[in-house]
Amino acid sequence: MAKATTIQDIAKLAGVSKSTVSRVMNKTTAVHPEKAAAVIKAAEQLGFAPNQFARSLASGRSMTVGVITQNLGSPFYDAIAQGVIAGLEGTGYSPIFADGRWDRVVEEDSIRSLQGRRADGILLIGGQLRGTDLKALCGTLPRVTIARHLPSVQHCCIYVDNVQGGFLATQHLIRHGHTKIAFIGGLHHHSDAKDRLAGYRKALAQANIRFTTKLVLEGDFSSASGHAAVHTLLKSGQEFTAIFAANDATAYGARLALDQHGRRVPQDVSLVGYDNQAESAFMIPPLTTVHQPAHQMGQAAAAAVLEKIQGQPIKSRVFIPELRCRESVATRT
Amino acid sequence: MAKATTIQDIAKLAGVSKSTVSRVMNKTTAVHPEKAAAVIKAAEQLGFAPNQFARSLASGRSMTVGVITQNLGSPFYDAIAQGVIAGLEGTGYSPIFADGRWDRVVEEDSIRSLQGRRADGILLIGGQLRGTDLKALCGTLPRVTIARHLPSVQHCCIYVDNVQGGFLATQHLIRHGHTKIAFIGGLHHHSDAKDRLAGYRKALAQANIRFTTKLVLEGDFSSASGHAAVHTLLKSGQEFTAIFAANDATAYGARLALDQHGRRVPQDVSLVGYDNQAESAFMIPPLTTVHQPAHQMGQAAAAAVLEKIQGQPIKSRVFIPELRCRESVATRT
DNA sequence: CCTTTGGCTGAAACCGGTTTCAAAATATCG
DNA sequence: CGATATTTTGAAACCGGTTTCAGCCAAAGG
Repeated sequence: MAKATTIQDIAKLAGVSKSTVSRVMNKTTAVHPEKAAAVIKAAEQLGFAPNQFARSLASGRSMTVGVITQNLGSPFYDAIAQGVIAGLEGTGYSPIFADGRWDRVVEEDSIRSLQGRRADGILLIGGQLRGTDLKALCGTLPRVTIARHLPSVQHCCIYVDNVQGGFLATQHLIRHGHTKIAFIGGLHHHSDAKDRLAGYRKALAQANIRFTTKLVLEGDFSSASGHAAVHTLLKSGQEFTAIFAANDATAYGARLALDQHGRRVPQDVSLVGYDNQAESAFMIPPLTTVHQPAHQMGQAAAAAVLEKIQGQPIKSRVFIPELRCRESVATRT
Repeated sequence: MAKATTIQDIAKLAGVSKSTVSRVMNKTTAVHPEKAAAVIKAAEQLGFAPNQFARSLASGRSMTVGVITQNLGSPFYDAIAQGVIAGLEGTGYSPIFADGRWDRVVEEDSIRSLQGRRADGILLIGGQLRGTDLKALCGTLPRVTIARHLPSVQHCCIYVDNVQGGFLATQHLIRHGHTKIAFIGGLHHHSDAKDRLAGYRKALAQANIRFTTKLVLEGDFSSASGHAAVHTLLKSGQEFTAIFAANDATAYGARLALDQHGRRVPQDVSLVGYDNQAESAFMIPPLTTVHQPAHQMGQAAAAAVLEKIQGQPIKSRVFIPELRCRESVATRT
């Protein structure tokens, strides 16, 4: 680069000291209008863009919030990230992303790297680290966790009630006369999957339907795992008239496997997903699923961390999932 | 924040000067092993994370590359971003994202903001700005454009041959006996869509099939637009036995509309998409589509911009799309 | 044994801003 | 009109690193 123009260059051109230039740029103190005009003119003339590093170094604030993602690929997490971006828009703060890859060690590195970049706050989308680790790592650095609930009181979490989501989906099927409902879960150490299963069991219990592990299949949130799970289920000979999949991707795989075995949806088997992914409305048939306000959560989290940076106390917030009824569920006759 | 530990604290604890600490951290000069060990121990003890701002300010390099995205939501662009992240992994450089939102003004702001953050290089995923604007804006700052081809020779572009992709898809349908092939395009000012249409026309011409605008429908890359386009097409009474959609999302919408009108895929209508989105393999039937090596492109671009930062000359690179044959295309009898 | 060479090391300058402080300029007031 | 209060302003310190430069010291050479 040729050589960026500095505050000093402007000072010289405008015939003032660099202190004055700084004051004009930040409007921290009134300066003589005439001089201010000269400074602004000089700045425009030279195409001045302040060096953020120098600025942050001197002021101690970076005007950035670190966002730790796990896998941008997932529609749900991606929507949250979009919400965060939207929530930061126009606040003067910029997001800076770091990938945690669902790995405790990588996540720790990412946080450290964000600290090196002197982020003013941290937003964790999902993640592996325990609350105490986080506390030790971040100290008093404002932080907010999204899409994950940590029991610690001091820790602010913006999350969805997955038990309720699982309950809603299962109850919907039960209300349509289904009693033999299979559940294709996610990774069993993943709390979202566990909570959705808990909701499933709760709905069953409430309707006095006996729970059996034979109808619970292991998955990993991928379409392939949904596909495989249905194969396994059909091979097992276990009867079922409906499937609740832990996410939409799993439901897609399940749907295909059902089709390949000649089971029609929803006439033979009803299907409910989770996430309300964009594609779900265009499945055949359009998929009934549980909607999570991912975008709003991201926005809320951005607002929360900003408040915390300003020293205001903030509290955790639970979002309630909603059922989106489409055509993949039929009444059992 | 309590007060971050600095290089000075370490120097005091280890009983050396801060110059020496800096040398140990960066391995720029050999230091006495004993002292080096003391420094390292002190650093660990204090949980030292170097202040990136001070470091960048002093060295003039920020060790970041700015990535301008347009909409992370899209699977294609998202895969590219993932590739960029992967390509930067372990190089010491971190990506810093800024959203251009397919808006010329926002994009310009984003570039300016990245310059303020003193990015060492810039990666543009898609975008609106013309080559000359970019040149004026970035000056000699190393930059690479991804998924977009700018005619300027000096500008390095990593892109896919969309004409070839459109050609492949259409040729595939022609080889299966189809002659009445509809094309559902994207936004008509979007070059990707235009190129795919050009490929479609090229394949038609090569097979001596007359091109008619009656079989070309306007879309916007969304499922809803694909859905609407098929409605329009069916209402128009125009005969067709196959559809080539400008992307997979559009194909999903088209597929649903066909189903709702009782047209079976592929028995009545064959369908080809574009992007090879993850969900496509699990559609009913699994969608034949054009695969773009998005991840590799991202990685290649990251490598390219790094080389350019190191002062090496780099050149543009075209990637070739590949057809992924699945079950949505049938032979016309 | 004295000089030369070369390896380590610390002091100090520097990167480009912000912020404190005191001086200068201007305004207010009795 | 002189004294005091108030507003502007520039000099200089500072943020936390990197890098230059000169000096110290030990090993090598004459």
